[in-house]
Amino acid sequence: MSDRRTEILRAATRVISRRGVRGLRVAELAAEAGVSASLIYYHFTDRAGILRETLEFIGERADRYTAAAGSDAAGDPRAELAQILLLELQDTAEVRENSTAWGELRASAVFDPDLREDLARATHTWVHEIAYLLGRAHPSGTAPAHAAAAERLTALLEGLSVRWLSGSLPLDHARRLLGGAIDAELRNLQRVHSG
Amino acid sequence: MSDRRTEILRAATRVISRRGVRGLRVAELAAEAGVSASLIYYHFTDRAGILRETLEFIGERADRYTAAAGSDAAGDPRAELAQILLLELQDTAEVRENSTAWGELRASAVFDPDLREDLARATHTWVHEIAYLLGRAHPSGTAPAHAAAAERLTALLEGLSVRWLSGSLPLDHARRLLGGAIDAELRNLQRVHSG
DNA sequence: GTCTATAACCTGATAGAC
DNA sequence: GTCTATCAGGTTATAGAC
Repeated sequence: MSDRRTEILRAATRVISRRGVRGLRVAELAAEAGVSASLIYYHFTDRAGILRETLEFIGERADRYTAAAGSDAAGDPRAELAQILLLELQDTAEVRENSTAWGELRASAVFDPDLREDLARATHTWVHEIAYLLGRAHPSGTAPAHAAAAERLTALLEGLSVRWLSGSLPLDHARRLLGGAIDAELRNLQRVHSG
Repeated sequence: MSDRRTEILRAATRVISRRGVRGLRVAELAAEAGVSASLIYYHFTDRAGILRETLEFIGERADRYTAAAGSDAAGDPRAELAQILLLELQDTAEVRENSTAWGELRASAVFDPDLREDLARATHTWVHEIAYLLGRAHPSGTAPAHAAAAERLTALLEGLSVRWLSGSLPLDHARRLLGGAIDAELRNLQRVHSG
């Protein structure tokens, strides 16, 4: 599917990563996609439609590369976990675009209750995946312990990601901090089990 | 200092906590403050000036209540640490306003390089304070270990805070997760020291 | 210092031709 | 499906009276 519609969605992802969800202007998106503004309204009805479909598009793309990364290290749950989490802290156009858009979606939801339900569901899915991997890495731990560790790791990742993107934290430093947290959570699950 | 100018800054804090930095409209701020729009321009020159001074105002207010909280538990570094960090996860108007505005400042800086320098400096100061308290709680640890723990705890706090404000995480749950992370970081400093 | 009125601009959205 | 106008409404910022 590489039609005009998809081109516009790709362009919207780039514009959002540059200007933010709230900084997206239909005219700028039109210029970025090389089409007229009214064509965008033809395909997406209104600004909210552009945003809704673009965020969906970004979500699908993120799922794809998360799945791809997982399969790289299949069989070693600890490596798989580290790989999937550290994947979000990389200076490539695709990761930057996705992380930026995700952060914007989160930040926008603080002021826009309409976005909260989708966001909470996506967050829950994401936490659940990580909890599952923690469970495979430490099958003896309890499910609540896995869930808490997954919530801490993903929340930390979001915090580090926005610090990186906002210029408060160099990328390699953020990666080291996240790596340290993964090790600490795994040690912690070990400790709870043996204690 | 409780003059018109300060009243406007207080009103701006409320509007930002309701609409976001990028959702602030001068007309709405004027209504909130009970003054005319042009009076705002008289005092703050332009929209950027309003934002700049308001964010400064919020920073000072946060410093004040952080300092106040620290003195409550003075003498017990561990309790002081927990108190200061958990202070940011409370459902009071003031904390909500500050957390919301801080999150917005962070989110805006992703797209506005002008904000980055101030933000990085404020972040550094904040991390440094927490590292200092960790050092007092575990004087035997190394400075880099304290710094890393402080960076993880403050980044986690920011991540949990925005999840709370965006409706993905109940407040009491966020508090428990942060409390668990504080304990884990302190245990970790212990482990590094004895290992 | 503070107001009312308004200029100047920007942005989302639509009409209508092709 | 795609374009070129263009409108309607909202927003920043200024002029000028008091």
